[in-house]
Amino acid sequence: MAIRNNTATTIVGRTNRLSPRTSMKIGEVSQESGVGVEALRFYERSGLLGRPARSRSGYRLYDEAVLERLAFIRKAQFLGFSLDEIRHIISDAEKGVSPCDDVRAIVRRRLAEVSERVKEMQRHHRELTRTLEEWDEVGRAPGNICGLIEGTEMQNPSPTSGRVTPKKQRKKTA
Amino acid sequence: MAIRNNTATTIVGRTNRLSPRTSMKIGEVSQESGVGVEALRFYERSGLLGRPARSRSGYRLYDEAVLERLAFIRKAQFLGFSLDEIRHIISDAEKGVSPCDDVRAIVRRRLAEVSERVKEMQRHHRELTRTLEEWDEVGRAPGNICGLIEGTEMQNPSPTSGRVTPKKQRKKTA
DNA sequence: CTTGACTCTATACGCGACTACAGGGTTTAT
DNA sequence: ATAAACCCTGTAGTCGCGTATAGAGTCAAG
Repeated sequence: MAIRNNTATTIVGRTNRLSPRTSMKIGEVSQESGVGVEALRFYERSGLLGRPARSRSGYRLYDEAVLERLAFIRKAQFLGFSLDEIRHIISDAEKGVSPCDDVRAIVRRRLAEVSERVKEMQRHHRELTRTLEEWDEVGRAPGNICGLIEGTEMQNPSPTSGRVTPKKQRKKTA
Repeated sequence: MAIRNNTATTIVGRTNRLSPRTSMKIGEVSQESGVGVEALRFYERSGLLGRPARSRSGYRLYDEAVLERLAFIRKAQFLGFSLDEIRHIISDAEKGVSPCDDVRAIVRRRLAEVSERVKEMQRHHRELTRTLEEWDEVGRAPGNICGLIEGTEMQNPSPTSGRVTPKKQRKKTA
């Protein structure tokens, strides 16, 4: 829905095609969507995009619809859907099945996950804050590695569940 | 599994301090610490544990200190430290360097990360809740994949910013 | 003595969402 | 005409934190 504008919109890309953009190459799609070229091919392999037309030399030729599809994918990702779930939704939609029931179920599940995760995070945050404060006053005891960590009490000593922090961000690549 | 008799003094013990258990085998350590056998060997490989004594037949023989070390590791993990950071801290401590400054810096960094992440999560949660609600009243529109997702507005359309789990920053084609 | 639980090493796999490379072909700009 | 910039396929690697398997040796009990 939304934008069903088919005409030759002036797109800011560096190339000015005369004809309406029925055939963007992968690099243009990447630039306009913000999704990397490799990621686009990866999405295609993963069944998120479907196979685009090809030029006689084999280049992928996308039409504008792909941008909406990519916007959909990005939004769904933003909302916490995995690519797998997104693929499911899209595939249902293409089979004519309303994805909404599926999606609703998925959203509910995700909702519960998120709120639990937020709780953990907040606990985590409190724990860290307390640790820092105590630290500033206590310093370290002689016999141990780091008194405050060692003195920290855990509500949940399960070794797997305590890991809250998601993947670490690389510090490079500003 | 489970109840194993240790030389003279121990039933699966919690209070077996008759003689200091200078030789726990890996399974016992696993049981008492809650850390899996494979994980213990993995920690050793990763430099978190140091090499324990060995029996003539090559079995690892741990003394009680390892339990404290493992408790330290688990707590630090619980607090959001990566194994890498924990290794650093321990290594500093063993070199005689006070790890506390390092740790403090790490904790502060982590603190900021966590609170930002919590904010994202809450935003995310709100977004999802709103989506579900609208869904229940609106239903689906005919032409699209899933109207509500497509209608979702993203505050920050950057592909990296909305993610639940952070990922590496993608470099744009310059 | 045999069984079965335990341990050893080394290697491979799993997750999620890409990213990087190798080794080509094609298009575009000078 | 030539080089730069793009595109192709296919495979492998990354990140963190382990888990799983294979194939072998060891230990305590029945």
